[in-house]
Amino acid sequence: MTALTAREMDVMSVLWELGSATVAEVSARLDDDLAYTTVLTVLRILESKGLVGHEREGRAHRYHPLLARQEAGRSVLDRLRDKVYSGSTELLVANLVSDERLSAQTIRRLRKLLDERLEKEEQP
Amino acid sequence: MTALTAREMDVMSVLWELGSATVAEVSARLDDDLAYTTVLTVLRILESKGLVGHEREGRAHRYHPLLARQEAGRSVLDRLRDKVYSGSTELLVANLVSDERLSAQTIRRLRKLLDERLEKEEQP
DNA sequence: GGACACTTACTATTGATATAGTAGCATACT
DNA sequence: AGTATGCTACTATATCAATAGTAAGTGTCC
Repeated sequence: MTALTAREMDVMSVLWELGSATVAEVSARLDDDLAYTTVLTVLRILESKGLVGHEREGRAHRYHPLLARQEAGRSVLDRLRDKVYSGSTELLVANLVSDERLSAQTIRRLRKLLDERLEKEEQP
Repeated sequence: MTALTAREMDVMSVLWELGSATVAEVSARLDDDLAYTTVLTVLRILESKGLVGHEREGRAHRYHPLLARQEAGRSVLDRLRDKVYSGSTELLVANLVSDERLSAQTIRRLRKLLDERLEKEEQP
C-alpha cells in the first residue's frame, strides 16, 4: 500500500519532475516555504517507507524516487474509482472530462489514446 | 478545500451509495469492523467540516451527504493531475486505461463519452 | 408505564503528520 | 590550514487522525 500524505506527494512530485534532487533543490521547488529541515524530515520519512533512496553528492545527499508516478497514481485512482465513483471508471472519466477548461484538442488526444488501447486489445 | 481522510472517504462512500444512512447502516456497510462509536465519531467530524448533515429519525440520526461525489472526486483528481502527472490529463488517463482489466466495451464507452463532450464543445 | 436496547454526548488514547530548532560535522574556498 | 557555510543528525512539539469506552438519554414494545 502506497498511501502518500499531502506533503509527501508534494515532495515526490518534485523528485519525479527533476529525476533526483537535493534537499535544497526540493525546497526551492515547493510551493510552500518550508524550513530546510522540514523538507529533510519529509525526505527521510519517505526513505524510511522505501519510496525514495539517496546517494552522497559532495557534502549533501541526492534523493531519487523509488516509487514511480504510475504506481502512486494508480493506487490513488483505484481507491478513488472504488470509493467515490462506485467502482465505475466511466463515472470517473465523465467527471474528469466535465472540466470546462479541457480543450477540444485535449479531448481528441484522449480519444486517440483510447483508440490505441482498443487496437492493442483486438490484436494481442 | 475538500480533503477527505481515508476513513472519511469510506464513510462518505456509504452515504453516496445509500443516499442517507444512520450510524448503524453505515457501520454495517463498511469493510472494516469498527466500533459503533467510532463510526459516529467520523460522522460527527464530517458534520463539523460541513460535509454531511443530519436530521432526527426516531431516536437516531439520519446522516446525508452535503458534499457531492463529483466535488470530492474532482478535488482529488485535480491534485493528482498536478502533483503526480505534471498537470497532464493525458498522462492521467493513459495511466488509468493502462489497466489490463478494462474491457474493450468499457474503452468504447469511454470513447463515446469523449465524443459527446466534443460535440458539446463544437455546438455551444 | 416500566424495562430494555439503541443511540448520542462526551472524553480518552495512541499513533501519525507537519513543522522546525539546535548542534555538530564536513567541504569548499581563500 | 583555517574558516565560514551548508548539510545532516537528532530531537521536539503541536495538531490531527483513528479508534473506542462510558455514561446518560430516549423511544419502543410488552
